[in-house]
Amino acid sequence: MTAIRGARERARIEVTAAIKDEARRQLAAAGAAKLSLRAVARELGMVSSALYRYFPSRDDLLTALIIDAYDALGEAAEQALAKAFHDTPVDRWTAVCRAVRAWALARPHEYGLIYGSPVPGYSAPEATIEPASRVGLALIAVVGDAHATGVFRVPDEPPAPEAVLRDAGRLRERLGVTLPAPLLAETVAACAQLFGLVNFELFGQFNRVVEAREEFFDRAVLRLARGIGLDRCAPAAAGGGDGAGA
Amino acid sequence: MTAIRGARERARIEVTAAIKDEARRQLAAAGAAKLSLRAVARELGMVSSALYRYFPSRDDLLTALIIDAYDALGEAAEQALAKAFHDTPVDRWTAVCRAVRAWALARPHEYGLIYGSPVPGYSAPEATIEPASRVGLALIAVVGDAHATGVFRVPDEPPAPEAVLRDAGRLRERLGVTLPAPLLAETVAACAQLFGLVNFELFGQFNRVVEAREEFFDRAVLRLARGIGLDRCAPAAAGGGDGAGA
DNA sequence: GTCTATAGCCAGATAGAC
DNA sequence: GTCTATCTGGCTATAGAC
Repeated sequence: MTAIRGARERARIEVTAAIKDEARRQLAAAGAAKLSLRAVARELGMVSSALYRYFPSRDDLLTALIIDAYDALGEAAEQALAKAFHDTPVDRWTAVCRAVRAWALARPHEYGLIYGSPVPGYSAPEATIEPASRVGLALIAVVGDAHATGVFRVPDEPPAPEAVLRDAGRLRERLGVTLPAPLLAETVAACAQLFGLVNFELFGQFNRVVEAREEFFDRAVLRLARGIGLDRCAPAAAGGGDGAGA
Repeated sequence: MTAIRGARERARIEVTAAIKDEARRQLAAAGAAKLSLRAVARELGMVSSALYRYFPSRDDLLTALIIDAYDALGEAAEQALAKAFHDTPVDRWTAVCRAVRAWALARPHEYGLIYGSPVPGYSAPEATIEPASRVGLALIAVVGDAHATGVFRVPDEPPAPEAVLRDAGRLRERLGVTLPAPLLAETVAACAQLFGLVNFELFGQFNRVVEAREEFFDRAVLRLARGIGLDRCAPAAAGGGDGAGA
């Protein structure tokens, strides 16, 4: 009984994966708005109605693809972070940013699905929120680890507006991080800016303008890190910072 | 004869405008990928084939909408710049950025059309390049004017990679600006980052994270300006800088 | 320039046999 | 779970009358 159920579930998982794979292929060809259950079924040698056993509607298939994309990108970011564990904060920051860009270049259509214009008529369910935050959390971890080694940021020029600090404070509690609110707010902004760089490259705004894409990106990302203050900091892994004192 | 031709041309212009208006309305409802000549015609009380006298194909209509969007956004940016003519460089920078954000918030679907994921199966013709650069040129003008008042940027920390400088040099010549290449490269990066901020807000990435959108944006944009060095500079309009000397 | 008509496609979703 | 069949709608684009 359990063996049969196991076999059935395995088959179900395999077919589900095949459907998503084919759907991803079509995403590249036609775009999210035109993703069609029928076309997917056709290509898989199935009949359209059979797909409804796996995904109750087109939008559910879309949701699955979106979650998968967020998870894949998030995992790429986290792996890059793990690999750079013993590096300096700036290098860890750069590693995560590069991983994001590399993933986006490798899977431009899935990237567009999550960071491009929203699919019209589709509204993302709650389930997408958590996977969507993984990249941001990786970046916050870099800054948080760096901060934990000691205060690395001097004054704060004009302080952030109170409303911004309130938002950052709320986020801080929800995430359970120790990063001070002003620094968290800056990290969030840097995150948006990072994706702006990737978007411009991927969506063609750099055509005829920036050809040395990688060098341009690396430099911009380095400046982002410096803007946050990551350069004024010792390597994060050691624990006690030797570059700054509290 | 010329009167008739004039009347005909007027009518043609009016109908063309009506088609584009309705198409923009549908853009909001269904998205660019599903923009349909038939639906536009239906709503206008025309028959679909009649539209082909105005736009030879669906893609041509799309091109017209894209160019209009770039032009409208560019004009908003340029007007903001003109209005802030006598302000400090940082204030002019902020004015342009705010104009971009305001336009995007007012016309999110047209914004998505030009700065969101590319429409699948559609490739932008050459004619879109020039209108697409207007916002960037406005930002470059701010930095250029500021720079013209005197050197406002101290060293350059690690210098930009040579490949980046080559790109910037080419761009500099093409645009005919006097801005030094390293500064131009930084301005281009800041431009991409600006649109990253707008995208995140518009495409929902700030949901549940940033509520004080305006304050957050203003602050991020101010930091962008400072990153370029615009804060170390006198008002631009006067000509002779009093805040820095070459 | 607008109309009718038509060709040749496509889609999402459901019913009911097996 | 998969199939056939079907409903109901959509689309781009063209031909040819008026």
